[in-house]
Amino acid sequence: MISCRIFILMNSLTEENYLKALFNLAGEKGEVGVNDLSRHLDIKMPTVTSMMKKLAEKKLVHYETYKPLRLTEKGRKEAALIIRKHRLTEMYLVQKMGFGWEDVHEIAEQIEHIHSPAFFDKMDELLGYPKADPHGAPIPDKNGKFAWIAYDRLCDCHPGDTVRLLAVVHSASDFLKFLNQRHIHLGLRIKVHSVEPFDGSMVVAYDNRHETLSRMVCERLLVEKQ
Amino acid sequence: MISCRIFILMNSLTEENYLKALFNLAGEKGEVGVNDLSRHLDIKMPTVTSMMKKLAEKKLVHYETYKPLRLTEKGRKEAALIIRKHRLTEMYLVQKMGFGWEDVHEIAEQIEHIHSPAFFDKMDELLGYPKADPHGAPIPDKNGKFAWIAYDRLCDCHPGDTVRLLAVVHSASDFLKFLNQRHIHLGLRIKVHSVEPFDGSMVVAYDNRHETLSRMVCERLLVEKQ
DNA sequence: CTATATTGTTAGATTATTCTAACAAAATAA
DNA sequence: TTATTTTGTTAGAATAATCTAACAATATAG
Repeated sequence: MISCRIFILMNSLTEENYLKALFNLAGEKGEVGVNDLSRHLDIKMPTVTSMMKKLAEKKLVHYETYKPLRLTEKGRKEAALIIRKHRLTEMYLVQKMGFGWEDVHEIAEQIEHIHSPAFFDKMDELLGYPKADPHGAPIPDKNGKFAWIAYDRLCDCHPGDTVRLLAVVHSASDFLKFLNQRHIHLGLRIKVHSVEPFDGSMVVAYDNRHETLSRMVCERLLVEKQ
Repeated sequence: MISCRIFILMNSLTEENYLKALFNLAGEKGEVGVNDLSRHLDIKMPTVTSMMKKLAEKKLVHYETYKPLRLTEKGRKEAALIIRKHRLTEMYLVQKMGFGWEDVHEIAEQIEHIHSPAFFDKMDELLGYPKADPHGAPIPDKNGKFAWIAYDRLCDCHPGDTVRLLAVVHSASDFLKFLNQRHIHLGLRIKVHSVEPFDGSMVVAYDNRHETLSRMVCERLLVEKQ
């Protein structure tokens, strides 16, 4: 049967979640510790270790005992394609179904595991081939390639700077609701008014109003200087 | 944690597939044999037996050894809600995403397992609360209630009858492509021209053309007499 | 540079879902 | 009504994904 061949190549939902976490946790060096992965997936370390051995068998992860974990090129690509499905879905939910950007993560977390190229191609087409998701995160292309953009963090800007908000980091629902309350959205033009030296909070101006934003918030706002 | 309570109540994807099959195979009496279920799910009988014991524990199925299987009221409702998600999804894929009615089953088969009331409520709203899926099958309401409609089969009509096509039975992709080729779609007004006595095939007229349809096809076309 | 803390591994058990082999009941046919 | 076929069950094993307990290596702090 044709379906057999397809399923032999397919990763389980569980494996997909490990790949995605591995990708998302990988920093500059592309390395992740077992403990780190364990905490983020809320799965105990021995379970993670045994899954790493399995993924290494499948040539998705470079695994050597007591060494940091690294995705192989194949693993990196598969992770990117799952992230592509996640981000396309988030964009679709916001643009075509009317969800708020704070409500789409949970749903996309499930839909990203749907196996149907036609379904995601259709979303992509209906959205006009978007380059970023509703939180400004880049959507990898069909080959799993990311268009990395070097954003500035708002906290690294100076009084007098005028910037445009292009993305938010770690789109937790609470944080996004906080931004909603202050009418802060992607594309917003913001002017830095002043910075408090002791706590790093900033007074910013936008839409003819002023707001004080904590350092924590400013670290999560990614901007482009005008 | 709140999530714990939710997950205790939740059925696994596997259980959901058993419930759905149990519902779909139940005839007049609402009874299904283990063998029947086994063949339709492509799962061996002993596995089915053990799952039936598990579903009986959860009060979803009435199970007694060597007796036919019957869904409980609770099981019937849960099955109906999965079918609701399946059919809403099919309708959404056709109406809002531009898929053909022959291409939506496989995708809906996966999306029906998504846990997100908001997602399906939104589909329902965007579709204007449809009563049937793209194949004419009724969409149960949020309480799992079906609005059963008594259709006639085209094969039970007589020469001279004029009917409207309201639903098709067992929407296999091949059958739907066959109908597409002949421009046969839901809502089509069809006039029965003649019936061949030996093989039950019919000559019918629609859209200023004539077509001969085999008995097998006519059995699968559900109509309303005009 | 040892002592301690952190991180990672191994071994063995558990649960969910599946299987095969062997057996038992029910239905059907002779 | 007995023999045969079909249907259904039990028992026992396999795989995937998870856990706890115990141990080992690495990293960190005195």
